[in-house]
Amino acid sequence: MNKILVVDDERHIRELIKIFLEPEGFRFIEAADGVEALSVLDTEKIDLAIIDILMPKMDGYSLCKEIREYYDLPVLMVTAKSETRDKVAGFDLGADDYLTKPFDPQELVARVKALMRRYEINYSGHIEIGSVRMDRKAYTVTVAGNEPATWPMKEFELLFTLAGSPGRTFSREALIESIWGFDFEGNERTLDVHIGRLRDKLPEGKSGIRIRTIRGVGYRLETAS
Amino acid sequence: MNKILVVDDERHIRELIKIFLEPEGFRFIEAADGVEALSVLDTEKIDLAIIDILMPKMDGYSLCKEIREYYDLPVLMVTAKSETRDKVAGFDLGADDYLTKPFDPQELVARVKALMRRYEINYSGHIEIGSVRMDRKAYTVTVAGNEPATWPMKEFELLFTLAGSPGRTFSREALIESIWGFDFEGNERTLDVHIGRLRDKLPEGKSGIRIRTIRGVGYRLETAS
DNA sequence: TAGCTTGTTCACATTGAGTTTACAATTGTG
DNA sequence: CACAATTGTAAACTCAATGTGAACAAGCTA
Repeated sequence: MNKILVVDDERHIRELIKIFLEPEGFRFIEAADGVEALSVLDTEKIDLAIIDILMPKMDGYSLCKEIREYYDLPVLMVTAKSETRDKVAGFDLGADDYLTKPFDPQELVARVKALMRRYEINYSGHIEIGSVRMDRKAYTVTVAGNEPATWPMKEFELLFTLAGSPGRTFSREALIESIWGFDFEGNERTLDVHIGRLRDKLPEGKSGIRIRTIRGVGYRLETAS
Repeated sequence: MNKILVVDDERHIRELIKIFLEPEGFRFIEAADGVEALSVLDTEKIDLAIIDILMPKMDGYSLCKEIREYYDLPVLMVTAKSETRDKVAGFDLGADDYLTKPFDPQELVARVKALMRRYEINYSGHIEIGSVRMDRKAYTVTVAGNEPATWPMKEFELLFTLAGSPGRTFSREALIESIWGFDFEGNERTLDVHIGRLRDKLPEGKSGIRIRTIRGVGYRLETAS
C-alpha cells in the first residue's frame, strides 16, 4: 500500500492528518523536522510527502528542494496561513500542491488522491493479483470468486506487503520490520508460521499465486506459472 | 541513495575517495576529524564510514569505538602503511574492513560495495552483461531469455560480485572476503566449487560470458569473444 | 463463564544449500 | 620431462534454515 511521509513539528497536526487519511488505506511514517524526514526517505520507500513549512532544524522549503534533487515523489505543502508569498515560494521550490491550515479533511483527501493519480502511483486501497483481491479499507480478502473474507491482521498485512511488490524478494528482516516494527523482539519462527497459514489459505491452484521461500534470504510472492 | 561519511584530515584524500566513488552513485559527507565526524553522525543518516587512522583531535580508533557503541554502520579503515599491528588494532576495534594507502581505486569501490551488501544496505540493483541479467531485488538471474531463475545465495552473490566489475581480476581472497566476510575460516576449495557451479549454469555460448581462471591470482569475468 | 479468534511459542521433522573430502586434471617451472 | 603447486569436480556429508502440528496466552463475545 502507499506510504505517506508526514513532516510537521507538531505531533497533534501529524495525528490529525493520519486520522483523515487512514481510512483511505494509507500507511504513515512521521518526522518532526526536515533532517529526520531525509533520513526516513533514505531508508523507506515513500510515495508522497506532506510537509509543513515552519519547522525547526530544516524548514519545509529546504526539505522540498532536497527532495526534488534526490528523490522523485509528489510533495504537498501545508502551512498555517495562505500567504500569497509563501504560496509562490512553495510552488517555486517544486511543491506539487498546496494546502492551508486549517484544512478541510475532504480537501486533504482529495488532493492527496489527485497527486497520487497524477504521479501514476498505483493508489492502492486494494490489490489484485492472481485471483486474489485485497481491500485494505475493509480488511478483506477475496479468493477466486469466494465471498470476501475478513482476515486476521497479521496475515493480511503480511500478504499485503508481499503482494504489493510481487516478484520482489523480501528479506525476513524486512518483512518482520514491515509487519511487526523494527523493535520486534519475538521468536524467529513466528514469521514462518504466518507464511504457512497464508499458504494454507491460498492454494496455488485456487489463488493463482505462490509464496516462495528463498532460503537464506526470505520470501517472495509470485504468480503461479 | 547511500550516504558515505569520509573522515580524513587531508582534504586531498577526501577528494580522491569521492572521485572514485562518485561514479557509483554515492553521496558524501566529509569530516576532517573524529569530533566533526561524530557531530555529523548525530544529524545525518550515514550508511557507511571511511575513516583514516591518523587524525588530529580524535584518531580513527577512538572514532571507530564510538561508532560501534552508539551507531550501527559498517566502517572501513584506511591508513598509510599496512603495519600488522595497526591491522589487528583496527579489527579489534570493530572495523569491518581495512585498506592501506595508497589504495587501488577499484579495490576501494569493491570493498565499499561488499560492505554495503554485507550490511544489507539496499545498494542499487541490477546488472546486465552478455545475455545474463541479474536482479538483486528479486534475487533472480535470467540467462538468454529463459525464465528468471532463483539461484542459491552464495552463487548469486559470487556472480553479482564478478559481474559488477567485468574484466577486473578478483583475487581469491577478495572474492572470499566479499561473499563470506573477512573472517571466513573455511576450506579453500569452497570457492572453486561455487565457481564450478556458476560455470555449469552459464555455458559460454548461452550466456555470452565466461569466468576465467587467473592462476595464482583468482578469477575474472569477461564477455565471451 | 465458556467458547471463539488471533497471535505467539515450542518441539521436532525436514530439507537442501553450503562445505568438505578425496582425488583427478591442469599449469608452470627448472 | 618430471614434479610441485594450483585448480577442477563428483559425491558425501553436515548443519543451519525452514516447515509444521500442537499447545498456550490473551482478548473478545455470547
